[in-house]
Amino acid sequence: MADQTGSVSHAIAGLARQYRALATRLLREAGLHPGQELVMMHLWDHGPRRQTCLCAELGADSATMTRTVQRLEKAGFVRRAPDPCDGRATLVEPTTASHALRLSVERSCAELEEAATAGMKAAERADCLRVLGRLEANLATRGGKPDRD
Amino acid sequence: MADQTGSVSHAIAGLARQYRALATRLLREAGLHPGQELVMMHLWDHGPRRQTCLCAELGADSATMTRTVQRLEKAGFVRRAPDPCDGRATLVEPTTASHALRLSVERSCAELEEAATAGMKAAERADCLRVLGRLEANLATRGGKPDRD
DNA sequence: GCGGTTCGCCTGTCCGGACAGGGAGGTCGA
DNA sequence: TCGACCTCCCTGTCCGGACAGGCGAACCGC
Repeated sequence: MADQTGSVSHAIAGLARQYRALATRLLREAGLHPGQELVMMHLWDHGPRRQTCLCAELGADSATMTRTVQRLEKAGFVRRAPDPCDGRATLVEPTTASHALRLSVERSCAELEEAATAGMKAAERADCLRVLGRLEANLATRGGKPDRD
Repeated sequence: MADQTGSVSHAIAGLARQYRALATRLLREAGLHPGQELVMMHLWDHGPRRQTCLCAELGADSATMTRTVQRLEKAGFVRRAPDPCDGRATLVEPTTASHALRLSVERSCAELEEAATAGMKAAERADCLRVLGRLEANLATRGGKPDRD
């Protein structure tokens, strides 16, 4: 309980580490690394996407997305094709082989969710979502537009 | 919008990214990288520590701590000396030069805290701490002991 | 004293995340 | 048409985080 200044920041940092650690462990069984599952889930749900869309919709850095997609491609989970409508863009789509992953990825995600919200009632989970969303929005407001200051 | 399954997990991942992004930006002004400030603050507050203590008290991986301390040492912010009581251990202590950093690091941390909790009343901040702590504890319970009898 | 175990730290490797910079493809206006 | 500008993507570099493996020092039982 060495919580002194910066309690909330401290708590966020700690939570982030615990989350990442467990996510790493659970997703390993599915053959993915944390972050990749978000991409795959998004593609499975919404179909082929440009990298730009993925970045915007998942809130990721474009450089990170490039390499994540490259690794997923090398692993055989996604396919990349040039966008016929825009020579600059790359369309990313899940391979048919990737569908075999879906169940285990979803199970890992469910387990992760379970672990995080263990012993919580519905109202508490809603509370979590509200708090997390609020914090993220606050940080995004401050960090998302460095044009000020 | 794309929140369906794993809402809480998703929210945690998003929050973690926003947090890291802003922390990176704010701490850059102080000359540190996210994670290093936790070490420095801890050392300033509690004095010389073994790496093992730092790992335990900050919840960090020992390999990460090794490299973080090495970088802080190279940057001139900490000094390392062998523990006279235990030849295996390394004592890490803040250098006198590092104290010049303290104010700006604390300011950055305060700004980060401010950004996260902007517009919140005391009760809401307490709410945040409770929720974050609960989530972290849940994840730690599940992930901290992957194989315990 | 000696050997086995534990502890503390280091290194290598892989990943995501962030930033900077660059290059090829579109867009739009002069 | 042509050139300035923007968009989309890639690469390089640095960091923290996680895991596996290794090495030496300390500890413990004998």
